[in-house]
Amino acid sequence: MDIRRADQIAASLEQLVFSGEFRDGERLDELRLAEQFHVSRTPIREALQVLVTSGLAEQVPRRGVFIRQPGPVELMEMFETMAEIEAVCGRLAAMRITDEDLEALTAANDRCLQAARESDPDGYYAENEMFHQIIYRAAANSFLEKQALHLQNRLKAYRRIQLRFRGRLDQSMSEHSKILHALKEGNAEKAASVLRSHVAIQGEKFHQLVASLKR
Amino acid sequence: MDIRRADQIAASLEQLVFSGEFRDGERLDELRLAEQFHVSRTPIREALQVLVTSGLAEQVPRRGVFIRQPGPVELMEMFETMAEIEAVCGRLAAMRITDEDLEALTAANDRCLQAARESDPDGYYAENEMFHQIIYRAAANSFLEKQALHLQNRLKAYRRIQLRFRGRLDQSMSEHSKILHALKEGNAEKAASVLRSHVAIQGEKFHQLVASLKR
DNA sequence: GTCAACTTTCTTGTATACAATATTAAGGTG
DNA sequence: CACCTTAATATTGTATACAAGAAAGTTGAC
Repeated sequence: MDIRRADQIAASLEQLVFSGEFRDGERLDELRLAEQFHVSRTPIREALQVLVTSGLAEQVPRRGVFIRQPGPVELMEMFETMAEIEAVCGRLAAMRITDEDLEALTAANDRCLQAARESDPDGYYAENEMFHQIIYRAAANSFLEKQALHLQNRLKAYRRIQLRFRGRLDQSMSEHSKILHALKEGNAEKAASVLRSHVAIQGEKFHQLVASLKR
Repeated sequence: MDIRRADQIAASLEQLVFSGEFRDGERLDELRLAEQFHVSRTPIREALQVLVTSGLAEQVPRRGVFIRQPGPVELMEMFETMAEIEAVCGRLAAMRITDEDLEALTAANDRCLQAARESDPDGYYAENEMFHQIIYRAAANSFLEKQALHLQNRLKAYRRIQLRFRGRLDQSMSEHSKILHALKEGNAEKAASVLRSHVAIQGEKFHQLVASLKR
């Protein structure tokens, strides 16, 4: 029940940025956006502030706000950070996970397996996301969980790409099994290291893809 | 050279929130702030958006924005997250730190020692901050570094308190030595675990203090 | 044709005006 | 006196108006 038009616009813009609708360095013209959303500049400007604050765009005084799509280096850094955060979540989850979450995790993993068997990348993608989110939750630190969710969302578009690699689905599934196993037996360090490499490998795959496209 | 009044106001408000000038749940009256800063409501509103986006305040549509000071639980979660992030920085830094940074770190540690000898908590506080920031930088991941700096800043006010504990300065110094040593010999896991407990203990000290104040 | 100074136009930043909703006060009813 | 209804007031959200700086276009000298 959002009455604030500005917030809706901010959410829309955020999605557009995530989906790569805007080029890097592109200026977000207030007037253009205003007529595009059928509002005045005021709510547009408030929405732009949100983008800038969350790091999706950059603001140059008296010049405007510009989209800041992460380059290859920053993306790799983000993937590495995600990997480390997931490792942390895994470490904490191994010590704190409840039976309910362990059950939910098993169920999510089964649905992943199902999607993988049906060679359904989209389905796998969705269920995989859930699998990881359960781990964030199981770390029992809502502040950390929020950070993890935020970064997961930020990397969404890039994570999706690497799933297309041949054999990646099966590999990912076998990693999931190891994660689940480590969490079940409460092996914190094992859970951390497996999760770390599980996510880090996504970054590497993505890197490979980017490199291959440059030729 | 910031021409935008709104940004300056946002920074000011942020500092006021960090320093605990506002009570939890307090409403930030736009009109009051406007005359306080001698501007119209427009830049105030943009500044408030920044606060809301960075999680320092909450916005209820048609009601206003309210300060959201973290409670004991959230603070503990933030300290734990900080501890884990520092551990990650330490782990990466152990593998990547340059000779220059190792030197800078040693120097910063010496200045900490100096301040500790002179029983100068404020000096120690400042140098200690620098010590940790060098580690963030040495992790060679600017995205992660930014996150670490942000959280460090957010916890500033709370970290300061626990330094008053008797004997904490000496204890902190001996922890620093261990950290430095682990980084020097490139022992990633050691660096991570020492840093983790070094920061985590701050959370615990803070917790003790809060608990003692409640009586 | 190139470059520089100037002028025009465009765009952002801030102030003010208006609209819509929430809060508070007042008044009436049982 | 409590409670509901309703009017007054205050506050947020959005639109518009104005000010100031940046970008673009023009003119003229060489």
